[in-house]
Amino acid sequence: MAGERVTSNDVARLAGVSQSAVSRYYSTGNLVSTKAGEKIKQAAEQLGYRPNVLARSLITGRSRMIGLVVAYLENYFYPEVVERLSKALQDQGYHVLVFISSPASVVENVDQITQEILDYQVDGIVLASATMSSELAARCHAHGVPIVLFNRLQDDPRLSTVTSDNHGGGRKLAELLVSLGHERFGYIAGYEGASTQRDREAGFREGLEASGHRLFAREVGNFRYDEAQAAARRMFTGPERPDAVFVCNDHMAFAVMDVLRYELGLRIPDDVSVVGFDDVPPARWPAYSLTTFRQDVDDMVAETLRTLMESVNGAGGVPRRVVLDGFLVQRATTRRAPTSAT
Amino acid sequence: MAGERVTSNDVARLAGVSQSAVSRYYSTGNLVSTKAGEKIKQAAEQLGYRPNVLARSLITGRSRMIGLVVAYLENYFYPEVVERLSKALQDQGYHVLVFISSPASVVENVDQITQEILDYQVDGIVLASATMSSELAARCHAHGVPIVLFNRLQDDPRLSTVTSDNHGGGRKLAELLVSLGHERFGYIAGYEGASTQRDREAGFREGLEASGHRLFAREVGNFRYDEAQAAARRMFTGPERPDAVFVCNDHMAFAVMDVLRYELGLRIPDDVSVVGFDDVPPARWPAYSLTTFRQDVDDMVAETLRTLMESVNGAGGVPRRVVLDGFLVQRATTRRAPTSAT
DNA sequence: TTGAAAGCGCTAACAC
DNA sequence: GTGTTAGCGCTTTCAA
Repeated sequence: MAGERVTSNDVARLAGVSQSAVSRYYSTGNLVSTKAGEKIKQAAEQLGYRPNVLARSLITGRSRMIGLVVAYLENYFYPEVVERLSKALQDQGYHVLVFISSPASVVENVDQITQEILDYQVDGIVLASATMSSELAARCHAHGVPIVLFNRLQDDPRLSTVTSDNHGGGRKLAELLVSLGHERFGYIAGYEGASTQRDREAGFREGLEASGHRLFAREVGNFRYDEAQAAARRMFTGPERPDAVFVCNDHMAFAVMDVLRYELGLRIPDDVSVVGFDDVPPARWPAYSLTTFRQDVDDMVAETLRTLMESVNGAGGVPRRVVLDGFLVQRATTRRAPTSAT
Repeated sequence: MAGERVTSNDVARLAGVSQSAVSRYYSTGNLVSTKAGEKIKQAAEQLGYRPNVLARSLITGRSRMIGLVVAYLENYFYPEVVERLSKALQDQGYHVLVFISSPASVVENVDQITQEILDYQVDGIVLASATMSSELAARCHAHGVPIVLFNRLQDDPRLSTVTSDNHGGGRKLAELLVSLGHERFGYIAGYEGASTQRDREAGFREGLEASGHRLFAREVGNFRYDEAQAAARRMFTGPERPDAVFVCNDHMAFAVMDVLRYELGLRIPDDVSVVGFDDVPPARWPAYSLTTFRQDVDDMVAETLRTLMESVNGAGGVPRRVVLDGFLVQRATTRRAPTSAT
């Protein structure tokens, strides 16, 4: 039961070298003669020795672990993030310690979880769809642990952020719907506390207003499938309904489409156009074939990684605020542009 | 930059007690007088002290980390697993270190990753949808690190497994389709190396044969959306096509449904009945409303946790092999039972 | 109850 | 190049 721990000492003894030679062999690799290296390698293999990274990190001060706080994997944007980020970090010799925060994204909860993460001496923290208190940001900063907010914006200057152009995306979606000749625009909001929600809505409204239009109806779906269904029911029941709706993310857009089609018998896009945001895999599936604004997970992950590594390795420490471009993906939930016949 | 590490020594000094008193206060909690405890608490708060769990684990031999190897989060069964398992472990004071293995699930790859996990001195390993070599299983066993295979079966007696009744599920689905009056049965297989694939297919065939039927067509989708689409095209193009198809998991079933409906213009269930396996969230969405066999993630996670904790705490060490019941969920992709008129 | 001391497995000066 | 030595921050005997 109590595993037979093989230490560098055991290897040293068997190889007939000092313990520090073994350590050197594994850490720096080259500070040891070819001959000694051979003996160490053989001895280690024979004993099944592998360095204890926890002991190593105690002295180096780096654990090669990155804490990832993620709120809800129900939205299929985030599983992709977890997968890509983990894989990318893995390739660099880092690993992800996962923390699930309560979906409500309460700051206190995130703070408590972040404390726990800090206890593990992680080299960095990625907060996906969550924000933290300023005190905690300060503390992390003091500990020299860089934080990256993924897909969230926050004003604290100590926090790095990686987002896509939510405002611009919202605006482009408005322009698309306007260009298609729509008149009555609905908006189904996400969780009101989220910067993505605010920015997408602001961009959308701005796009409408730029051409003299305005929002006709608004409901809140809180980024949840069920609540988005309820929001759609409220919005589309009654005498006058929107002829186009922007749903704050794809996940909710699927719920809205399902209600429109299967409960209310409306045709998409003939009766209503629907647009979403994210471009998660099901958006491409023919059942939905959703027109949406694409956030590129790979790009976002790459920038997150770069931010992290800059702080971890380099003298870095200067927070970065990256805003990535996205682009419109037109599929089948918006009608084709009307031929410019009068 | 170089974070100001606050140690138990600092706290001890400020509180006017010995370092070991501080340690006792945080580890056992009660081996310290109320008075000393107060002083320690205050000093720690003032300095922002928190114990370094890595240093602790160096001496206790327990890291309170569990390694999780997961192959593909593309199938929405697994994000749920990650979420529930992480949360459940979190509640017990454990945390999940994630490792993404290549989707091919190659044993060598899993072995290498597992080695890396071992380097982190994890207290246990969960392999979700992956298997490992016997040598590695032996090594983990020798190290006293329990392994739980999640949703996979393997013969090695040192490995614990948590699965649902794949064979029984396949059989029940066959019985359902037979009872509905179907005649020509198609099967779209997952990755042939997976025990879930083998067991579900075996159960399905057995169920068919029990009533004198047999498989009419078979294609392989490898658990991937794209490949399942291609498999469906092959299976349903041509003069004679199945009138019912069992797709080895829901994720692929969505792909099959999309092809049937939107490429081939077939009606479900009027022209073809479709059944899946897992009951992932989109199976409930009206766009699919898929008849499927439910694997309860919560139950599976609970059993995984129990297995892990038994080995970690108790004298345990005896591998468990848990097979959970699932149940049929009839939705709209199978036709209603025919009225028993002749 | 409490403190002194040893040591978990490793890295990093420092002399040789 | 190589070994000796001193810790990293903590838990855990052991005496007091």
